Amino acid sequence: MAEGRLFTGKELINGNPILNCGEDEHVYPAGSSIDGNPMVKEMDFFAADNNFSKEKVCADDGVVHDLELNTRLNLSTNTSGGKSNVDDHERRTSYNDIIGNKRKVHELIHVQSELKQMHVENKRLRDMLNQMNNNYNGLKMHLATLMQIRNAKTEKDHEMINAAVKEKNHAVADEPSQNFCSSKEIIQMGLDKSDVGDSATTGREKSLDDHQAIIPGRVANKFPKFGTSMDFDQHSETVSSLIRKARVSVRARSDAYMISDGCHWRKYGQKMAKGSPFPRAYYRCTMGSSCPVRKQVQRCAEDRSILITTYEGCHNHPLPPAAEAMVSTTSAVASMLLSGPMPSADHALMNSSSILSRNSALNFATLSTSAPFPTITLDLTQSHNSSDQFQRETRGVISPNTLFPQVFGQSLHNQYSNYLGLHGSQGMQAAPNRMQNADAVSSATAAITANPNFTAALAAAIASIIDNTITRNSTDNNA
DNA sequence: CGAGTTTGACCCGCGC
DNA sequence: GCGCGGGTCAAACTCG
Ligand SMILES: [Zn+2]
Repeated sequence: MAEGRLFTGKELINGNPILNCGEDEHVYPAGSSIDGNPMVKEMDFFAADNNFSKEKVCADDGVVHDLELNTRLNLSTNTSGGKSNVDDHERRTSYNDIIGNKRKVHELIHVQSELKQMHVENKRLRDMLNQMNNNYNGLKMHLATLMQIRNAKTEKDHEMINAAVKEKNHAVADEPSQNFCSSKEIIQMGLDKSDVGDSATTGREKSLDDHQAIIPGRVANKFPKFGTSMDFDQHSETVSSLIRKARVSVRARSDAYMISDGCHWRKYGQKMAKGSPFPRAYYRCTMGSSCPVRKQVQRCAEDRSILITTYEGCHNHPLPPAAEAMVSTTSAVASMLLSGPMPSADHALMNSSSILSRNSALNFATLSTSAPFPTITLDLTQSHNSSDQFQRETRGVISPNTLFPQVFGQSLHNQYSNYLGLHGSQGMQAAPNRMQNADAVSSATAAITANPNFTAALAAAIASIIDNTITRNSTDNNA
């Protein structure tokens, strides 16, 4: 239901979802809804009119004639009574008024019927436009991906970025365990939360992940082994036991109460998060029979224009075209974010966030694995605010000098199929040189994610990939 | 009547 | 152990 409300006429016309789409219920009559049968409603309307015309008027073609007939009968009756010409004139005038009123009623009926037909047509066009919009987004994504692939695979750049990755990993390894929280996260903490001790000030992804990443005590409770010298296998066991589901959180500016991501969601709960005046809504994916994907939607406490959407789990069903096409890019982002530090068993998940934060170009995505819910946070609000600088930077990175890598190459297809097929045999491959692609991937993704509707699908896809990846790594390590 | 939403109750983990 | 808060459940309700 909520999803259906997103695709309202206003939304499609403006190109962006609009808050309180329920207004359409007032704008459009219930009969114009595509869910119901608009023709039935229209038929009922005419049926009522026919009843009306049976008593006073006649059906469509004979309205005027029947009225004239009745008029004559009345006149004859009245004239037999010896009325004056004045009265007769008044009667004629009143009859003319009646005729005029009947004509007006009839015209009104026609106008209303036409209006309803227009509503039906409007609804149909809206659906078409929606479909076209989805297709457009998908094609745009695909085109971007193909262009990146063309520009990719330069051995020189691979080596260069490879070295950069090693350097970053080395630097991360030298960091104290309690500094795993990325600078980006720290910045976000400072910007988004005025009260560090208070949870859920800016959304659940921060209250659970960032807060726990910042606060050592909570981290120690959640992951007591990560900061120690425990082996990676033991870490993985701990992770597998603690991790319930990976999450992707998207911060995007939107006035809509929920971002359309092509999936169908059913709301199963809503709570007032502590420290936030805005409620947090819980949704469950209803596209699949038993799809485990859930998402939380909450508005940022500091900036109500920012909508925070957190996805969790992987879909067990094919996605609509709008979401499918976006998986290409999301796969790349997820691959880069997730699989980078995994092969190095020394520091496990924790260091990934630091690695990501060190990439200057990757300024919109952060990975927080310090909680039971490894979470990628995509902050897309900056791209909308400083579009000029961002676009400039984006164009620069995506230029032919930049690479778009194997992430969009070989891994892409693996993860794409894995995402679509879900729990497929091809998990996320531990490509050794993923961080090299950080700039290009992030820039391309950021450019594409300028579309608010994309962000949700992006997050859903990444969440799905994260889940698969972590599960696979855990099982592999346990084996 | 089925699907979705609302909302209070309940469960569970965590901190004190 | 107790209280708090996040997350989920499920009955009641709404809507098409
Ligand atoms: Zn699903």
